[in-house]
Amino acid sequence: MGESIYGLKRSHKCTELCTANIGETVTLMGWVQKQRNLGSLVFVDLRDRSGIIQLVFTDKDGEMFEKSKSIRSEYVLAVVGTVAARATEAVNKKMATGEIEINAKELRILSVAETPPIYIEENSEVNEITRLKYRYLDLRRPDMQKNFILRHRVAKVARDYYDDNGFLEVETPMLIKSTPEGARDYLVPSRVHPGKFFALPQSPQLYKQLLMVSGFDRYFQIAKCFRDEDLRADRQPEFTQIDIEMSFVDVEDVLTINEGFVKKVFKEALDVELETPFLRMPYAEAMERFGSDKPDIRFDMELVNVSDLVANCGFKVFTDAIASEGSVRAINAKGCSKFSRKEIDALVEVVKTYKARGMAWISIDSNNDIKSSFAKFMTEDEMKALLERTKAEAGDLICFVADKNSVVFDALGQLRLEVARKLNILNPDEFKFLWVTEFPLFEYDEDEQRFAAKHHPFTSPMDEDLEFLDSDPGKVRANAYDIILNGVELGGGSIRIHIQELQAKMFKMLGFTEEDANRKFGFLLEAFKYGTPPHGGMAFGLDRLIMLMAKRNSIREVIAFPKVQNASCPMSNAPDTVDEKQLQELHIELTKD
RNA sequence: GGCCCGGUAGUUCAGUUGGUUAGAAUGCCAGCCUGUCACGCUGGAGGUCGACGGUUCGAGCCCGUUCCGGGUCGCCA
Repeated sequence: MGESIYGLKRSHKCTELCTANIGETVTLMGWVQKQRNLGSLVFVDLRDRSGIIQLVFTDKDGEMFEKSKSIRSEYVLAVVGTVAARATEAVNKKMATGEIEINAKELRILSVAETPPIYIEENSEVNEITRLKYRYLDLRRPDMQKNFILRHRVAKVARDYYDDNGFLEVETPMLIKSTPEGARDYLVPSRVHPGKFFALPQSPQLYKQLLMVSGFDRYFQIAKCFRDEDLRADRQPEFTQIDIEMSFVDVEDVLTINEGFVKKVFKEALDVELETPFLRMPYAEAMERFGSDKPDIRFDMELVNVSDLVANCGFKVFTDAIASEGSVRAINAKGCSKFSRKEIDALVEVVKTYKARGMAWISIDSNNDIKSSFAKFMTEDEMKALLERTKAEAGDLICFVADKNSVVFDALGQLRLEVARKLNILNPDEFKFLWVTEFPLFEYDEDEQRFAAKHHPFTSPMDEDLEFLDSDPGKVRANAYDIILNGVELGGGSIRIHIQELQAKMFKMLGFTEEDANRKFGFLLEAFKYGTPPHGGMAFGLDRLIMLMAKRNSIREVIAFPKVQNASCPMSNAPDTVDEKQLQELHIELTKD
């Protein structure tokens, strides 16, 4: 049975006390980290959000001493006691409160606890499923609390920063109209409209554009978003965006104001000084140099185009790729000639994952002996030219992929990251930001045999490329941008179309009939008729931002109650079946499998 | 949906070619202990080896199916 808190008021948090408080009577409340019973002396480490302090009970304490012997880990205590200095030899330098302790005068056991299924300690290495099943205990761990304190700081700085810059936080609805473009929607049935459904928002996109039409000028929101797609380490079905929209701006305005936020939040939450402006890199350059639209620029190992050197060589894999408008490109894996055959095979598997049919390689060992998977097809001059172009030196491994460009970029871009991981050269303390700009407006959908919006259908084309809209849509660049940190897409956005005629043309190009467009986005198109400011914005993935700031490998570490890979919650067992009565009210009948 | 990895005590793990009663550490319980702070010492309890089926004289180990988790490809405008 737990005791009452009646008549007691907590006076301090555990680590608010120091030698300056010696002699004071204080009241502390918290959890038992550890009890150590030395016979006629009992020590208890009391923990709260702030940290740990030591309580002392002795056999002179009579009944209270007997009670202190029954204390177990994770019991919840209230203690009234005197702050005392520890003897010099008893000082614990590892503890913030190691110079003092509390001589207890009153002890109340507010709540007993069963032995917890996981250790409540920093860096405990418990299976993630067990942690998630007992997430409330996992969240007691100091390192988890640190993550959420950080998360709170970041959200706080965001609100302050955008407020300082004239942004208004406006809440947009969670129950909205389904727009089956892009990700799958989570649907919510309507009781009062049989057969009709709401969707949970994938983002506040349309609403924030409407707010610009309303004249709010600058909007932001820390917004929950939902996407019914498969999970990853950095993807959850529900996640949080810092969502921003601005009127009367161009691309540079949006980048400048938002990198200002990033600079401020790193300074205030991590005391890391970032240099702004961040590097801007057009999409085409990012692909050409790094094989990725979210390059990790903490290291080099850039892609090298060698197509011209091998256009007429005897290696059919190379010449065929070039003949079918592809290319042959390479990366120089510095110092990797020491890789075993097995390790090289593993690299081949990496490129195969990304649709490359294989990987050709040349290795130059420390004695300058050259081994290669394809030398027999090449002339001596051609080999020499390849080594020269890739700046190959003793100890290097040169990896080649030949295919259509999209495959070459993807495969080598990923290979580059894999080599960096193997070489362990990715420093988590280094924060390299980058804006990737000038994304293509469209991407060709092979399955549907038509162009699709790469970002979304409201993204504006760059003025310089308007002339290609009809003649060569694939060539049109968008006023769209992503912000990248260490190879992770942290966010992105665009300048939107505010001209009705252009929007109509976009829909037409994307294969929407006027009827389609009106059915799906009619309310936005209607709104645009009544005076629309030029506007644009972006959204940050808050979870990913915190993940990188906290140097974690998964956003689950910075989300209080995340879902597991099959999009369920092991703690609450959601989603779950519901009563027949609920289904009836919602006019839903389940099919039998 | 595909591929890869994993599942043994509360927890983290080991477990040889398939061979007696499945081990260690830690945690837990009990006893002893006045300066511990990873307290110490002594003793003890604790297992559906994810589940089902198969091979075998014999399965934690081999095979098949399946469940669960992680990573990833597809997917994520």
